[in-house]
Amino acid sequence: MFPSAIHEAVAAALRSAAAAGDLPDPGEVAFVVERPRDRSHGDWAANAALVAARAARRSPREVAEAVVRHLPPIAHLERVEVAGPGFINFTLAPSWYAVVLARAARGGADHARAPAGSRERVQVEFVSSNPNGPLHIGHGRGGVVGDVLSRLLDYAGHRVEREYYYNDAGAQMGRFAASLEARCRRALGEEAAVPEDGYHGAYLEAWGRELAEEMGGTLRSLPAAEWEPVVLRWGLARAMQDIEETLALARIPFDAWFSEADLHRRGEVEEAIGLLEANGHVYRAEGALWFRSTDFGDEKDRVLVTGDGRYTYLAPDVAYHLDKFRRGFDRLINIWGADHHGYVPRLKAAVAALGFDPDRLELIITQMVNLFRSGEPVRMSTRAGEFVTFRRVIEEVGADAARYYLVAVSPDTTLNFDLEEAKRRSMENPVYYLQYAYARVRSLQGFAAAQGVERGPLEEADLSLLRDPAEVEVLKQADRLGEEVAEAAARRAPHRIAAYGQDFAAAFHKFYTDCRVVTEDPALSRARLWLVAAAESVLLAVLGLLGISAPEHM
RNA sequence: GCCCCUGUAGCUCAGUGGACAGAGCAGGAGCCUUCUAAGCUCUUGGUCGGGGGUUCGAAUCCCUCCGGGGGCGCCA
Repeated sequence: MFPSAIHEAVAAALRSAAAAGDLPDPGEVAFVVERPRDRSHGDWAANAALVAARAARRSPREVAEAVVRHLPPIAHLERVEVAGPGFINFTLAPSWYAVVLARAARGGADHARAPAGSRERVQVEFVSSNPNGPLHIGHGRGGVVGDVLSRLLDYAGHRVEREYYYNDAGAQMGRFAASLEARCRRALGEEAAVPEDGYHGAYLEAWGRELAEEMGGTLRSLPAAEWEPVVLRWGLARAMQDIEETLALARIPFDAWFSEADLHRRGEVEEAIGLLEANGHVYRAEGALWFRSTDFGDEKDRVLVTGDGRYTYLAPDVAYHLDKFRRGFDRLINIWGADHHGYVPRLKAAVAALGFDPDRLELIITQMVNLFRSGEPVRMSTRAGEFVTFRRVIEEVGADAARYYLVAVSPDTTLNFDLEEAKRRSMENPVYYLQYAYARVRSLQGFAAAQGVERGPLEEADLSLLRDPAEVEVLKQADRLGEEVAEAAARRAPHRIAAYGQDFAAAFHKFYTDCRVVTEDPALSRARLWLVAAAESVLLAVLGLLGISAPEHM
């Protein structure tokens, strides 16, 4: 509400200053109203005068002063001043913070939520690991980023659907089955070598033993050639079970699970290629069928169907994205690991070739995760299949800390994740700092109740007693929640909400230290309990958006 | 060689066009007979990788060079 009210008033002031001849008409001025970095510059600042100065042929400060002279009244505004090179700074009155408190305290965790479905219909596709092994920490990062982003988009008023796409068809699955079969045969006492191009992870040995135990009898009665479908089906189910359990442990839910094999069964891959062909974007060369992706900015054309008649991975992906667009989403967001970034131009090209606006497909690339233990790198080799699984990380450090560390930094930044640091129950751990703020809220409320102190109806509370700087700061920070969510969602930057959580928690801890809530003064105690209720709402909202638990006690 | 990410305080990272560049940790000095000290206060510390440019204004945009990571298959 506030920045837009100020923006409107400043724009009006520019017009009336021009109309009154107080200032040459600068025409339309594209200026912004934002929170100044420096607190002493007030709560909001408009750069209108700096932007308009050239067109108005006056110095920025002269323009700013003219604007202030013609500024219409704005509710809850205490002070307006011209400062620095020509900023117009606005300071809010305490009455505004009473509004903020009431809204937060009454509205609970959803008090800053945008109206449901007021924005776009968005699909977020993430994790989408192939069902041939456990999730690793990189998948975990994509999972948490996708999950928190989904929660943010939802809170910001979008209709969000979360989808997991799994490649349960194709050559990779064949290699997986062959590797698993070899492990199983060995477990059954046979001689069998894991294929050179197969999977060599330690987990496969365990799965091979499991398979031998569960299905050994059945398998032994089958001719060697008939093992594969049985092994494949079992392996797929085993992998998916592991993936689903891990995601559940990490509190990452999905609305839809989409199978590549289903695409093939429904003939959608053929259909998609037919559509590209009909649009004239396909040609045959060197025995293969090519997509002329260079027409859409890709650096080289890409094969859709190989010389021996098999689909490349691109073909089903084209079909999959056609399917997505046909489901009517306004926007598709895919979250991929850094190792897939080179694939972006060809998929965008395919979307364009199918006749859709490629800007409706957004790719978020999460950079790598490096694992450390007390500063020492944890050696991992994906090739040898020796990696710390996401599940083990969650089991070791807990879902709360794992989630926080994985989402707290920008997706663009390589993430250094230290297991020992994440586990530490100390000041080095921002997870506990945030959760501790909530535990203090609950503790305060419990103590007040035990003392027989009640906050009473909000209408009867004297909020003007909340004059301590620490009290005002809590409400100022509370006021930011809606903006921060909107910004984090719009910029696809989930780490911002973690940073906001730290800011809010800091304001609350300071309040806790400076202001005693349960006091000899009943009116002051009631007002402060209402402030605590507002803080409770904000903390529940932030913890909920991060998918981190809200502990009653620490 | 080409493409993507990145280079900000000793460390881990925010900040991507605004006013003297921020936080946490680490280092130094304080605050618990009082609602949880997993907290609070003060303090030390930075040529925002280097150099050009655009702009009233650049950590932020453009060019270039240097360092780190990742990707460049008819593999996914």
